[in-house]
Amino acid sequence: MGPKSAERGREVRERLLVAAVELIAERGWGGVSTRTVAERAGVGAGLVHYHFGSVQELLSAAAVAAMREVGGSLESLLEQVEDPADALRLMVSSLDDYTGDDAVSMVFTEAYLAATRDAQLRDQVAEVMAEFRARLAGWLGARGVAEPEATAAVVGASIDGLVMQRALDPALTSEVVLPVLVRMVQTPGGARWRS
Amino acid sequence: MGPKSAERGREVRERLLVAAVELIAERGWGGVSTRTVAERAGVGAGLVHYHFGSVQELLSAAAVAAMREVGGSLESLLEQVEDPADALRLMVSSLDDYTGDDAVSMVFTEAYLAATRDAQLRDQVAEVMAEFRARLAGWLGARGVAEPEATAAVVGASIDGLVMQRALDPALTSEVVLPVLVRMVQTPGGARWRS
Amino acid sequence: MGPKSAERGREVRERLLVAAVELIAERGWGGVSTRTVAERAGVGAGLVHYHFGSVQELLSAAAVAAMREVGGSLESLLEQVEDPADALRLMVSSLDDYTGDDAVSMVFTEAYLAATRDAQLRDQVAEVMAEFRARLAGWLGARGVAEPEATAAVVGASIDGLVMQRALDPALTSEVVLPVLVRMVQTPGGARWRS
Amino acid sequence: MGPKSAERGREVRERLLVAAVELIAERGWGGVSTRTVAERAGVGAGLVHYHFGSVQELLSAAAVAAMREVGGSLESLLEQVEDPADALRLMVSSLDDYTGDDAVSMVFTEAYLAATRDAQLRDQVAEVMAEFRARLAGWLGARGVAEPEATAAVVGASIDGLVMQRALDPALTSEVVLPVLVRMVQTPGGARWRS
DNA sequence: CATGAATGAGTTTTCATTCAT
DNA sequence: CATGAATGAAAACTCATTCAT
Repeated sequence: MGPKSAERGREVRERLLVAAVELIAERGWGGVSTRTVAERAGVGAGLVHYHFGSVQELLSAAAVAAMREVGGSLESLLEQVEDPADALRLMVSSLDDYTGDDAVSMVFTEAYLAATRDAQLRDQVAEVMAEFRARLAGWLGARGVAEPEATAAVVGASIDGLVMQRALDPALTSEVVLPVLVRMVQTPGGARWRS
Repeated sequence: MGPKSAERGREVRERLLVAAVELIAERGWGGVSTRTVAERAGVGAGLVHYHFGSVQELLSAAAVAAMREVGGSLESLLEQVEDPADALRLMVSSLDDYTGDDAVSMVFTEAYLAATRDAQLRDQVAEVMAEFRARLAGWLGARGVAEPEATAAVVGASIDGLVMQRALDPALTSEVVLPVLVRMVQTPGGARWRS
Repeated sequence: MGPKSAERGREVRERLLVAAVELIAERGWGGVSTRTVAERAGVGAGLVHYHFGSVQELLSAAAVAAMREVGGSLESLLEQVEDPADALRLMVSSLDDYTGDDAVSMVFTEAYLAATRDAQLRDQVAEVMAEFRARLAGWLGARGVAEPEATAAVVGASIDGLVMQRALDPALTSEVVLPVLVRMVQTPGGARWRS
Repeated sequence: MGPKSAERGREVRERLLVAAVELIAERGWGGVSTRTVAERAGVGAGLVHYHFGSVQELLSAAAVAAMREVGGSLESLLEQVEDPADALRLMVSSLDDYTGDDAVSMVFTEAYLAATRDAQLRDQVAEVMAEFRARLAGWLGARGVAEPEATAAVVGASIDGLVMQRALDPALTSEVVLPVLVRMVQTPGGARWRS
């Protein structure tokens, strides 16, 4: 086969992954069917299984890819700020952006639940989370935050929880939430690293 | 038929609600079918629709009832302690208990996601959450915690996020997590309410 | 539910079993699909799985029932004759009858092959065969045939083989085949039971 | 491209035929798919149709080739013995060998059934069988066996039937079966040709 | 109140076959 | 000759829901 063929295959895979992320956010993990995702991607329904073996594998691949992307964006985000409070501000900003288009936020929660029932997905999700935590913990530790590992874990979980609840409660804006979150990255004795 | 029938009906309803909560936790919201839940409850499949109109309504009713129960247990919990740190300790203790049997924890996350796509459920879940927050905020405010409303919201979201991630990461014990969470209920200048 | 309901269910099951036997013979084990068998039985396609769980289970149940019926007819057959040669004659008479309608003959071969790949079916088929052999062996032994167990086994296998090959070769009539088969039930020293 | 290409094509054909025989035995005629057989043969899926036109034609070609090979081996087998009983012994020896690897035995039964629903295959299978019978009949006739044509037919069918049933009943060894089969090649009055 | 048979649309998945490269 | 992407039909199976009893 020629390179054109392979190229087409690659593009179809990509389109399916994008469609999958969109639909996981819109309808939930269990609401994405072969037909739905193929239609959204504009490809034949048979291709889902040709390229990914099963709908579950497509969803897993799509979710993990989306999560990795977010994890990657964290790195550049942390390079742009110095103050932990500013970092938190950037991280929770997704709360205000959320209008239903911010597919990726919802995908995190969906993936957590799906991972609960899929060992392979669990491993991949756990890896992405561990990477995220390690990076954040390093950054926090370098800035004098106490117990950086645990802090990174709780900050991550808190943001996930807030994203999840924000979908149900529009009042949960970053403005409201930030002051409380910031307390987690302040040393007990006061804002020492600020001076 | 007289009271016997009515009594039997009430019991069937109860059995279906219990079975629904168990199955939501085990298989996820979308994994609970009429047959499954009827079998688990030990009743005929037709009764699901007789008593609840639809599977979705059964799941919603079951989830909201479970959430209310947790909310209620919070009240008695707050009456038993005085120190906010102790309150958090009791609240996150569910993390360590979680072994897969703790159906209720998972039901929260499942209900949040389901509520995203079901207006009626959203209202009910929002109500339970608002009640929970108000109660916790009042308690925190009375103990000198700054911004009690926002604090209560973030504490609730954080615990939900931690419960969710704990299912994927056994290392996320309450012991690890508590010291960080406690920072949220301490005033910036120090543990003033302690003195 | 009332008795009418149960009655209807029983009849649907029966119709599906009959349709399955017909179609196994016509199209082969692997050629019977949910739709095909439901249409032939004149019932909704969903009922196949409602009543039998899977197409395979329907086919297995149908085949085993058909085989048992043949086994049962053997008993009455053996009661009607005294001479082993006459018994063989009656048994191989199915060869000449076969025009494509004699579904049951073909079902035996199909079931043997299917049993090769289905442990549960294998057990059931083996049981039917064992019963058949035991009955025939007893009858043969009572009439002085040497090694009645082995003889019964080989006679059974030979008839199966002949039925199978007869579908491909019309010349393989009972008339041609009988004189050779009869040798198997004659004692080496001569036709002692004939005298 | 020159001979290289042609040579490669021949080898691919051969590999597909071998894979087909294996898979017919393992999964049954209807269980062999384009993908399956191409994968087993280690070639691209498109080649099945390039070389054989359809999966059915590949299976037919493979089965007939395998049957011819067995037929050919019979010839050399008959040259090695003089006593019909010894010939039978060698022929049924495949019963004891059968452990699931003896692909060819199963292929016979599968091919018989498939031939029932495929006119072209029926003709080819009938030809192989006729050739086999003629050869065996000649050999038997030369050794004084009565009705050699019919005897050859019944012996062949019996062995097929035994091979088939042996897959379900391990007790059906050649040792058990042989004494009965031998009766078919003995003249009624006794083992005259032995003396 | 309760049962469970029935329906029909929906699901995932498999597959033979075609075809551009 | 060979590849493997693509198609479209059909497969098995599930399910919420209805309804006669």
